[in-house]
Amino acid sequence: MLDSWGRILSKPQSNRGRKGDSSPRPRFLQIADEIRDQIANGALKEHDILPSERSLSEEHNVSRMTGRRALEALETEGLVYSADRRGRFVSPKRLNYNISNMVSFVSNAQTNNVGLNIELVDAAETTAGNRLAALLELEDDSAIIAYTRLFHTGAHPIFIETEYLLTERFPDFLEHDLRQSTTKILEEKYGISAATGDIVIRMRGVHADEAQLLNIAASHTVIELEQVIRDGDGVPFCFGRQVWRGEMAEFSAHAIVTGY
Amino acid sequence: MLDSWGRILSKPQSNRGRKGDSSPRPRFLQIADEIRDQIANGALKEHDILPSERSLSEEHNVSRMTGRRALEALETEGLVYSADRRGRFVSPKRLNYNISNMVSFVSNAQTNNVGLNIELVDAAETTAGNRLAALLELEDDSAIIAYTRLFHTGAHPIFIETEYLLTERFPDFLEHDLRQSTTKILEEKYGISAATGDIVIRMRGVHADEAQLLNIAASHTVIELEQVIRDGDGVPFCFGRQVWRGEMAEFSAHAIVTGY
DNA sequence: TCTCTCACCTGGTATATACCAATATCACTC
DNA sequence: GAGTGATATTGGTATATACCAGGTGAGAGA
Repeated sequence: MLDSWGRILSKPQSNRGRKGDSSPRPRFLQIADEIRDQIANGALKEHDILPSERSLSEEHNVSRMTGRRALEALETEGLVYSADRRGRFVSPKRLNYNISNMVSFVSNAQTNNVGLNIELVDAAETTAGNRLAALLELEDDSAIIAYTRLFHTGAHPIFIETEYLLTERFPDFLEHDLRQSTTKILEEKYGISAATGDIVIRMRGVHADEAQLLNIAASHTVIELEQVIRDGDGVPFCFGRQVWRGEMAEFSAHAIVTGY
Repeated sequence: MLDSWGRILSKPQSNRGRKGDSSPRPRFLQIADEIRDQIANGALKEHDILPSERSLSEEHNVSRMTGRRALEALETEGLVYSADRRGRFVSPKRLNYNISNMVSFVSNAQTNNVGLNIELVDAAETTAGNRLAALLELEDDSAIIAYTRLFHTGAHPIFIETEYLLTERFPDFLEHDLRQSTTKILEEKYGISAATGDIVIRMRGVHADEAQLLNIAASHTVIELEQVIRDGDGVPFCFGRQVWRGEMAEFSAHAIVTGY
């Protein structure tokens, strides 16, 4: 079941555990179910604060650790986020990233009134390692521009993007304001636009530095989207990696069967 | 610090209450790191058994709960899977699902020697609910064929697929052996093949029934892939939902920019 | 009115313990 | 040799406790 914002809420709540035998649903999952319902029926709204671990455990007459497990379950599901030592809150609705048309996500999101802000985290000139050189079809140690940006709505981080460009092809790229669509910069300043892209999406554990930027626990998972972007001649000119808070990501694509 | 153009002048400090980096890495993460290294350098291979919670805690002189947290961290990352009360094991490599060409994943995987097996979990005739009717552009309560299959390699579940077909268009569909590519059945028996598809990918918490089939804990996350498949006239004839063990999923796509 | 302090809240980490249920092993019996 | 049953081991759940460090907000003092 989806709520009116497209969040996924429903979880079947049979009071039975594995394999249909008589083991009851664990206490911590029952409590998590209860809270999930409150989010589903609107009693708890986006960014509303949840009961604390201690108060939750008193309400339900369980130990703090059991209440904690309930909240942690909701957190790994992505329905709830934790703000270090302030409390836990209801997660906002997802964004949607259309990977088919490859129109700049930034300009898309901004026109859709999502209110997506960009913060430049890092920018530097380096050289291409093995993998990057292979992806961009370059010699090893080619000069590369790399920059990392954090996309967020207000105080809520959504994803990190790191992009790699060939220095030779985009001189003085870092002089531009990177808190905007780089697609736009590439088009307007360098006359280059994307024609095709090869995209990979996977789920993986978050790295420590990413966890810090995304404000999530070090043991959580993220969704990684990597893409090689090519110009009209099929020459790759950009490699990008997005690391999303899992619960915030939703990718859509329109596929056309060509091989028949 | 940024200048007015958003360029980096110095490494930004953590604003907005991000998790600080002054505190030492927690013990349970250190232990998890150690095991992660052993998997990375090949000391632990696919489906190898990991140390038990108790032996791990003795080795490292920590309590069982701390050893447990280390193993759970690896589990939520997907690096490790747990077989109820038998132990924890190293997860196998991912599969790759190419969503662009929409060539049947089944025949693909089988020709690639992945050894993917199909188990029919459920098959029935029902009627379309609100959402399904909207997706397939049908009247509510249209007669629908629904079947659910579990895809696995040996004893290792990979994903669940549920597909919905309009009964009227595919009479006697359930008479066929569904432990094969349904794309093939649709083509060979009914002369219908996919021309376009609309695909959505997201991460979400697993439902209890799915958790049982996929053999994962009820508080884990999965990757959901939903697709509406259309024929050459643009008429939708199939809705499918795949629910993947997160660590097993990898989706790739080739995108072509059309709108310029 | 403004600023600073401090008490109290929060989640994060960690230990120790207990019991349960599913599984694996192996000796034993028929 | 095939089944049986005790036993050890495993993960799953749950409680109780403790301390830490960051965040919050009320109240004291300027």
